[in-house]
Amino acid sequence: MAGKLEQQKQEKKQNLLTAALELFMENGVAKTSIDQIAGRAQVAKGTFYLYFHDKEDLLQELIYRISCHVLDEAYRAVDSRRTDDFIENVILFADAIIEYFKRNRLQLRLIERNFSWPLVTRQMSARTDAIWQALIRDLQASPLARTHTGDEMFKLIFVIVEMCGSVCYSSIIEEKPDTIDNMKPVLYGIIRRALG
Amino acid sequence: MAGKLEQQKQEKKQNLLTAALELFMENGVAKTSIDQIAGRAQVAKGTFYLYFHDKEDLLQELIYRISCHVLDEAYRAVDSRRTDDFIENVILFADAIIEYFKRNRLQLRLIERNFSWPLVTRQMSARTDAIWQALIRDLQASPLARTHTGDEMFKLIFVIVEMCGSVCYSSIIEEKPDTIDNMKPVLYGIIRRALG
Amino acid sequence: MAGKLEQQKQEKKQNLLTAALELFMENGVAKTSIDQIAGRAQVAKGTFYLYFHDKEDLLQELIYRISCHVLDEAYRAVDSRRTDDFIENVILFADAIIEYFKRNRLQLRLIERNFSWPLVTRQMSARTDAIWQALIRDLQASPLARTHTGDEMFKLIFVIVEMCGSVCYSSIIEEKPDTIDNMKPVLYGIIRRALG
Amino acid sequence: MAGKLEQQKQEKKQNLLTAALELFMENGVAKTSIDQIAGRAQVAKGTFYLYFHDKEDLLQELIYRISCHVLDEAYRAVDSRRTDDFIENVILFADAIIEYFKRNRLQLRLIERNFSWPLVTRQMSARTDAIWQALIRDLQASPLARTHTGDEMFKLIFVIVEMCGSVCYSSIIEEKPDTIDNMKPVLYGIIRRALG
DNA sequence: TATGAATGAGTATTCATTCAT
DNA sequence: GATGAATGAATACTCATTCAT
Repeated sequence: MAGKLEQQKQEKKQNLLTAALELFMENGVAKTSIDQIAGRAQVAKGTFYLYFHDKEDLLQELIYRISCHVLDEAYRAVDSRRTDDFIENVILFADAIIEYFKRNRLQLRLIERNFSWPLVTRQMSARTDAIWQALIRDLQASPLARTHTGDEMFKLIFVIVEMCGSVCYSSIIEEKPDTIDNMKPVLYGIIRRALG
Repeated sequence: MAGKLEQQKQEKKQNLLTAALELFMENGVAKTSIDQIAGRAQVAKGTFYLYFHDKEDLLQELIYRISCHVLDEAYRAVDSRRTDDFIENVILFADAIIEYFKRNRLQLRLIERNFSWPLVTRQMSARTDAIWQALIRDLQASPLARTHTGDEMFKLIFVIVEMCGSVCYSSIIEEKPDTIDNMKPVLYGIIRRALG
Repeated sequence: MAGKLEQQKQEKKQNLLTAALELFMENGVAKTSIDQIAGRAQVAKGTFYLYFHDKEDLLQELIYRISCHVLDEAYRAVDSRRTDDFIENVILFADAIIEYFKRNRLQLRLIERNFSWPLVTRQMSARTDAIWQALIRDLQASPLARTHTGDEMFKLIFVIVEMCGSVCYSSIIEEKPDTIDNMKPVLYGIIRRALG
Repeated sequence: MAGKLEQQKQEKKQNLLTAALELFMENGVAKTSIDQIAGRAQVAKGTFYLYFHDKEDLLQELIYRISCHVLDEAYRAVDSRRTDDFIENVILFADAIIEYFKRNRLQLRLIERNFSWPLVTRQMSARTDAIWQALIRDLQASPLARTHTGDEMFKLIFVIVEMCGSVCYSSIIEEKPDTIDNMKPVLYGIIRRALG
């Protein structure tokens, strides 16, 4: 059967990604060698190059996958607790992302400032595309749509996401200027005023 | 004379910093070797280790110096055009920083998300300290002081600076989601509402 | 039908040879991988090993085929313009070879100093054998036969062919010490004196 | 003393060249790794790159040095047995080169067809330059000078050297079409006629 | 026969760091 | 202090060859 081989290949690629993620989080990207990644994935070194062009290529794929995963989880969190208040939904969304990174500090350290890119830079996969469509629908149904064009709304959301990501990084990774829990009120205050 | 020797040493250190800055901006930090830095600074490789522990050490010093320089320039820009409106002064400050990085894209690329740290992380030099004192005084004299504690104000400002830095990076370096000039209205809109 | 299968195999082998020749001439032997050869020949990498033992094996076959082709063409050129003067016929032969390599510099570069081998080293195929027989007949009918043994004549011709091949390489590939056209008078002068 | 360090460096370079020559002759260029060269020269691998850009760079230097050495030796051989007959002197020269390569087959295998280049391609060192000057003087004093221009004489000699080198390679390395001793009469016969 | 995924030994090259001068 | 030759561990990447399908 043709599908079986393809499945084995996907499995091997997944093994490499998983091994790399673990090692990147344990020792950092720079201090992880292809040797180690292949070793932990239980494949030969040459096999790595069958699936990725180089370490950077793998890292990009990893960041993309994590970002999609975070967005997916965040959007489902909003869906399950959705209110009638648009702004509160946005804050729920931001909070879900923040909570994810609180639970997964090492992933945040890995991603650094590269989160949020998948929304803009990459071809969207079926999965991200679905989330994105839903977000757009929500935005257009919101009170914001009465006073802002689509482009304006997009930029506004973009800046808010950047702000959250940036503060996440500082406060979760470095606890600067304070813990993320102590930064949340400030952050959500700004979001409320910005969208209100 | 002892002073002359000291002066020569400072000059050598400065040469190394300048050489490194040039090379980092030309080729990136990772692709710059200590060989190259020493070469361009016209000193022997061993001499490098007389002044810095390693490349990272030098990079931190560089980031610190650039950050101080940006803040200094921004604060002086505000001073020369200062209005009675606190919020507009904050925006003048942000704008001065943004304009600096517009003129010095490569420095922004080098600093990445590390800007703003000197305010918080480092021992303050006489110079930064003075700016910082002035900023605190301005903040305490502002209308904000009536509704916020010092700590709250600090966090608020911190988040705003992070937001500006982050958007600077995206829009100046990657033009995402738009040019920085097109992002300014969104950014300043958020600042006005956040502080208003 | 067995013949059809055999034909398909020969076609595949020919495809591999053609692909390899192109790649060898484009990038050089060392910088051509079996991957690339198989790729251009539109067969799987493993298939390569069904037809050749390794890259060197294929290269030898290629050199042999080219050499035969050159000799064949040169001999036919002499035949069509044959004179009564033996020495002039030899020069016609040399000239035909030189002109071939002028038109096919890249083949010359590939063959390097390996031309002329097929005359001596390899089992002769029906084709080369025929040419060789004709050459021998010509030699024995020549005035040279009166003063030289067969062995002496053979060595004489061998040295002349080596000389031509060597000068071809220098002058066509490197234009040293001059272009091949400017070297011809010297070369043919030596041949005339050597045989005269 | 400054000269001592320089001397040590030259010694190290010489060690690398010697080690490489040995290994190239034992196992061939392709099958010799930088590792091995450095190992046999008793230096660290990195040291290799202090003296040569890569293996090819070293090989060129080796070929150049060997060529100079052969020419030097051949010219001195002629000097010590010089006759009044120009042609016989040329043959003495050729014979000295041939005898050198008979004694040093492996060097011939290494140099392949690259011998004679130093005369034409490279900046001449003081040493080669001296030989070259002497050769030119001899040529101009020869009877050949009465019937040939300098350029013609140069090309004639060039072709003869190429011929000798090429036949050396075939007969010494591969004994084709016969041993070099059996080829000599043919070779010298051609030289006599070509110059006579 | 044909395939192409997998292998892993092999190699070139870089570069931070040391230390004798 | 200053030098720069020497080091050698570290690492990325290639590619001929095999073999299960």
